[in-house]
Amino acid sequence: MVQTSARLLALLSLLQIRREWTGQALADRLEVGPRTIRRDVEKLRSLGYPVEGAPGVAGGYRLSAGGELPPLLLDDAEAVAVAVGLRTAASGTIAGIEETSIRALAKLEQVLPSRLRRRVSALSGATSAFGVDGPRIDADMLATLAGACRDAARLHFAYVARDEKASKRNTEPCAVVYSGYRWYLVAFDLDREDWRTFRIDRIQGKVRAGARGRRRTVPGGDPAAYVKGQLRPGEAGENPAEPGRIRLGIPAADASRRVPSRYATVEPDGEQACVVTTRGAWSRNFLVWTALLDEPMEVLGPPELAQAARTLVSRLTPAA
Amino acid sequence: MVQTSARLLALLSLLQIRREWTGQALADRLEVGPRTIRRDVEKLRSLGYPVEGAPGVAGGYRLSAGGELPPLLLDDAEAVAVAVGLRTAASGTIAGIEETSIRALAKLEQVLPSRLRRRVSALSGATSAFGVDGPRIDADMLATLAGACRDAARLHFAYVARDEKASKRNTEPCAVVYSGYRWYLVAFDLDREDWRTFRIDRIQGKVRAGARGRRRTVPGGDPAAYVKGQLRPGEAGENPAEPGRIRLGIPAADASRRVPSRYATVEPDGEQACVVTTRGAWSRNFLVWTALLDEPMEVLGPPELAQAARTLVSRLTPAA
DNA sequence: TAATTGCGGTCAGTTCTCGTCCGCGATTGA
DNA sequence: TCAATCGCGGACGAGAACTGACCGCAATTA
Repeated sequence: MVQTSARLLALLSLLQIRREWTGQALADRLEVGPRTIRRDVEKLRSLGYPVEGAPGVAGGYRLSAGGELPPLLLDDAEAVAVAVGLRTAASGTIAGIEETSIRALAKLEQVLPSRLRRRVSALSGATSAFGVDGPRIDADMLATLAGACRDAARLHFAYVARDEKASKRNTEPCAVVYSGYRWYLVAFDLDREDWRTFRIDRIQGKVRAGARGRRRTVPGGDPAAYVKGQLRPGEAGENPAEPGRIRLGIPAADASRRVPSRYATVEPDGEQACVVTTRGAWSRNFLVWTALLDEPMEVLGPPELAQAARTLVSRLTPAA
Repeated sequence: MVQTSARLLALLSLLQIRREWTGQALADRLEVGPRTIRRDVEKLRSLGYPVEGAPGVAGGYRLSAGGELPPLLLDDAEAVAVAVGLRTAASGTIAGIEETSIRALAKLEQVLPSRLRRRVSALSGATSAFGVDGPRIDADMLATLAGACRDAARLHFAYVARDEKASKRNTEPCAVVYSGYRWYLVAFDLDREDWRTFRIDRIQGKVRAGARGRRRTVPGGDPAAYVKGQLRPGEAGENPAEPGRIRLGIPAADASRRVPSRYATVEPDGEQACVVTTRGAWSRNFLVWTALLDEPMEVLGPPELAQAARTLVSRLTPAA
């Protein structure tokens, strides 16, 4: 019966909206008898969703955390928030989850009603406001590409290669990969009959998704490793992979409270100073973020970081 | 039957994982006959989920965007990405959706398995790396508070008031509000028998959620308006509400491509220059973000922004 | 102690499920 | 143009599940 399944879903939804429900309240809401509610709860439990029940006058049902994530039932505003949040995460704000974010975003955007899609794109104009530096990629395009990889849909797009030559590409995509600095598309080029790695910021205009193609596996099986192997040495390091080091004039204990531990490490340097080292490559943001701490500081290396500081000073001095 | 509902959910999940499925493939996967799949699809459609079917040799079923959002079935990694993204969004990176993000986060965290929760907190150490300035609030606490508001659960916590006096509070919470700069908790103080607005960054230590209390509505009905009324004039403007204005030495057309339109407006100032004005209050991030464009610039106002630029220069000059 | 609330067994009537048959129509590619 | 593929949906019948109504029990709170 459709009713039964729908009610189960509605029940799950209600339990996510509010924590505590009495059986009677649920029964009224779903317009069935209380006994049916008890049976539905039993069904949810047998499906693995941990619905807890507490007897007594302050009792009721609640959905708690279990071994598996139940289907999330979001309202409109929440869905928009999730989409916007995923875009931010994908844009490199948080290290290490860019690709997963894009995957989740592709999943969400596939079913996102268009009225919500408009709100998302309106809001995420702000997304990149203070993002990391590095090339800006349209999150929509990333989601499209990731969706095409998932669906094994062919992709047609215009591409400008490293040597500035433009070409039209017909491809069967395999994966979208983030190097920590740039986004790449790994795809089988149907015209050239070979694998190619495309820098996504070099894709021009709209990407057209075509008919379903073959599901391809990149040589070696690991797209990330493939991209890494394809990159010319040093290319991945256009943003040099060298960590940045800055000496701060505050005790290490104070600094470690203010420095995000995932992003950088703090080591003491005497009683009243410490050295902050980025875990990954240095970036200009590391510099300004440190400067915004508004404490005495000194760039230890690499030289490019000091150069970046001088450039920033030369921009800011006449400005003020 | 439990089986039927579970299969419907599984079907929805499969359709979200990949775009195109033939009926036979679904039947094999779910271990039922093809006819049952057709009937299940019919059920999904009658529930409002737009499952499209295409006949022919390249046909199959796919889930498309409809009027309503279907339940999202996320795998572990995706759930973590969503949680991390929501934390970022809540921390003020994107203007206007902080409160919704916290609501969605509270919903997600309620059912998030603990193994995933650990991964989320590990990852979101980096969340605030380059966030807006303004006080840092633990996203966990925000989610707890928002959850308590939703569930009408009493809250007990230690609070340090503006005059530095510490006290223990027993409250029935109503809403969590973001002013654009700070987070506030609107709650009914059970001991003082009146409404109070708590600055969340002044709440000390752990918050304990207690028994279910009355569901309260703040006087006036609009928590945001209530907080606004409670704030002393000027308090909301500790981060002054005055917009920042910076003159850039590039044509307006170029600038508007590089300036997020939601965050700031661009007006031409002659042929070769333009003026960028923040939509909301200025912040130090506006300054450094503009500086990172690496173009000639000049701070037009307010004076505090120019002062911030000088401070930054004075920190950076000895550093390099 | 009394009230509230969840838990679960039983029963009977109704309803739905599911596989198997069937033919139809649309689409694609040889 | 033809054949293969695939979605669509009606009909049938045995079996199973659903629902509400009743029952008593146990736990919790005031």
